[in-house]
Amino acid sequence: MKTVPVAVDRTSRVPLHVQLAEQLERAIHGGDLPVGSRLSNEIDLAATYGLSRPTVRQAIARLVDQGLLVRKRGVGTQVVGRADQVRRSLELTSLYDDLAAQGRRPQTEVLRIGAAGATAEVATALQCHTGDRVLRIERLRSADGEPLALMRNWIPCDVLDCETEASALTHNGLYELMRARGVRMKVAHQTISARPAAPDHARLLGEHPGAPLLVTTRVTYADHGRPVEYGAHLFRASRYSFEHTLLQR
Amino acid sequence: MKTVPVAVDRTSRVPLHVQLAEQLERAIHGGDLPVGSRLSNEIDLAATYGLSRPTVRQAIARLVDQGLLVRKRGVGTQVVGRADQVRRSLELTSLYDDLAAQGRRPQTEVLRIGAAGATAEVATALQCHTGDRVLRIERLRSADGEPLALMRNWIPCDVLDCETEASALTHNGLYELMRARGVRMKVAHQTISARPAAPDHARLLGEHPGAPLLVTTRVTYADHGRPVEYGAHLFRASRYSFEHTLLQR
DNA sequence: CAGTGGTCTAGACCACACT
DNA sequence: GTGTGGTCTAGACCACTGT
Repeated sequence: MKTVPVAVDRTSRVPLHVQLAEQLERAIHGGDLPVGSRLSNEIDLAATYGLSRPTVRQAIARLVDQGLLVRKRGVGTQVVGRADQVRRSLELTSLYDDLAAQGRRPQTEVLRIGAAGATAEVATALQCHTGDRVLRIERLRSADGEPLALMRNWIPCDVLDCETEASALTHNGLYELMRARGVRMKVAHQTISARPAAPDHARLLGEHPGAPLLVTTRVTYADHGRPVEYGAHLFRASRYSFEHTLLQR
Repeated sequence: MKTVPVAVDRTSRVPLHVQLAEQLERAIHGGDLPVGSRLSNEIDLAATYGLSRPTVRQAIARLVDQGLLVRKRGVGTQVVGRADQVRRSLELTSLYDDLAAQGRRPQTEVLRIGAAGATAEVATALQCHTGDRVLRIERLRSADGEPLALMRNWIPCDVLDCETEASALTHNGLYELMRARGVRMKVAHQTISARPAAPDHARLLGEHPGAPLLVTTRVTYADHGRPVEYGAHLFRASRYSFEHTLLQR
């Protein structure tokens, strides 16, 4: 039955429920709330922290969604996850940022960049017509000096300028660039599959032809509901995997 | 600016926000709320449906989480997804149920079932000691008469009886069986990777040796926070892929 | 400016779990 | 029974968007 010290700042622009969730998460990661320990009930927490019960509930719900806590009616709230067990690989973040956050020294080589006609596959994803001009980007992403992924993206020309310089993409992620240009991405639909490496892909990635590659295809939508990016990425399965948390609904 | 007819049943045991979310989802799937259309604002919806604004917000938040809606402060709520684009493959559901729901005629052959000593890998996942007795299950799952996945599960003997009859697993999913035995699974940590098929796996799955397989490893925790299942499944990449929705947080 | 979603509050009642 | 989380309400104020 634990009540961790938490100090919320009501003058901050960060919502109270986010502040509380972050501090509880830090307590879990730091060991102040070890795995298996139980939180106080919502009423007590609200009183202790000087917050309303709905606000406390919202913070806790956030941590439940992350798989850090489990709740049981009539019983209580218990810690089930730890910092090192929870990864966020399946959020709408860029691979570049993910790698940088892990201290993996990401590098990017821009293989191709420029206007191209949309193939049928690209046109379907971007809800435009076959042959429409789109910006095509092909990059080789390495980490710690070893090739990791071949990343191919297509972007409508009115979303990102077709004359975007390759240099901007060498030292930053595509998502960061798009955000900087005012594109607000909200939601994406992604598939994960696997296929054997074609000879040219194998050569670029330093694998044998036929070696298994993890393949993701992703369509990202902006807040207008418009598709703003189609990506088809090939990962060396020997060096990369996805981790995520599943919840019982 | 749409307001779809919705009828909530206040005598039902299903929460009002769930009822509303389900009916809105059906409206989206059915085309009454086409992609790109905008919902009325929360206040109007609450008044129309005779619900409070927080309840309406909760229902909408559910659909936003599913990637069906996008919200923008100062603007409104818009439909971005459709029935056929949204899959739920990455929830804590059983493969058997997923296939059955798609009308894919799942079949299961139990290859092995019985007590075994935990390997180091299994012991780590289940937080027990190497050599501890666990229930080991190996099944071949087919759909439409073609092999699809080789499923290997390990379960602590006190969670599921080591004498569980194989017949129960032939016609139902493992999760259904565990739930029927009173195990309440809450959260799972999963990794998705790929590897070439070993000769014996290739033979069982009807693939060539070296063909790419999608590999998932999953540890499922019960509501006590205790690990109750470790699964390592091999999918034919030529016949299976994962789909899911990513959200900007 | 007007309209929207985002946040927060202070209550209330209910369903469920354990003793 | 007692305590827990789950649900629901009616209001309030704020921050952001687009005109």
